[in-house]
Amino acid sequence: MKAHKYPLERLFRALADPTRLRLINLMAEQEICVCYFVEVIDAPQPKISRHLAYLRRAGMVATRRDGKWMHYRLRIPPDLHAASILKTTIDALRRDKELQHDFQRLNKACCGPRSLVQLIGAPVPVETNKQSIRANS
Amino acid sequence: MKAHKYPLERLFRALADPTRLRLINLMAEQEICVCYFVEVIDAPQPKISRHLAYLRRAGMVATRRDGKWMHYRLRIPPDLHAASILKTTIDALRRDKELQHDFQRLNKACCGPRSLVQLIGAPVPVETNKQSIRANS
DNA sequence: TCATCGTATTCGCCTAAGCGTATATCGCTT
DNA sequence: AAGCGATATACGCTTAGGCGAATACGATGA
Repeated sequence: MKAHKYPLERLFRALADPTRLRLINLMAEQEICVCYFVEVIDAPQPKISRHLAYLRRAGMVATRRDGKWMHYRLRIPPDLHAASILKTTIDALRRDKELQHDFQRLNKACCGPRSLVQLIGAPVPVETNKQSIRANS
Repeated sequence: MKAHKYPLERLFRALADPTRLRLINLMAEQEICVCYFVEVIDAPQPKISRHLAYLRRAGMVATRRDGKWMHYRLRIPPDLHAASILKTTIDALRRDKELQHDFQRLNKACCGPRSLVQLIGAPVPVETNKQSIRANS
């Protein structure tokens, strides 16, 4: 990742990709396992991992290893303006039809109240993001 | 400009460049003539014009011709979330040392209360942005 | 230790978009 | 119309970063 002249530039670059916006939308409420990203977004696994790695290098996500599984969660940016921008972004994403659909697929795949099917053996997400990105409204 | 999957993506791409952030910072309060951008940012004029053209294609600025001079002003995005993000961005930019320095140079070059020198013949900016980006706090 | 599963990285290719340089366009003035 | 100043665009080059395919890595369990 290039060294950026202004801190906001790094944030905007991280947000300037449709796949990463979908990932961020899915992580808004809770940490999510990579296997669910692959399931919900229905993209090749290396593509998902590469975008998650980009977000990690940009400091926007934290990870937690759980055996073979890797969980990603959003990090609240320390800068107040950046945090505000991220929060507004997530609010906007939630109004998008297709991204709502992603959420429904996430629920069906694993963990929501409407969960019907479940990936065999995959870990159910837990709320470890002590300060949820959506909690400080 | 590529067709983007989500409207926010276009906004973030437009904001993901240091020169464009400087331009936006300078336009925050009032419309600005291209010649002042060149003067303040101290970059080759084609570079300035190319970035302004990018912002125009992204729908983020409007233009006004005044004889030989072209004035650019920020447009408030119609989407409320996008408008909020832009406003927060501008607030953040105003806290940056170097961008404050840009503002001081703008004042010295043409139009501020501390204006000492003035480019010969160049038009003084006027507040034509009916809804200033900073007015709706 | 070896196989397997989940995840990460590498490789080669391709496109968006940045840059400086040169040139075109546009409006004004004479 | 010709010339000039202000701005915009075209050209060629370079780089960041997206992609699919292949492969490497790391943890678990046999």
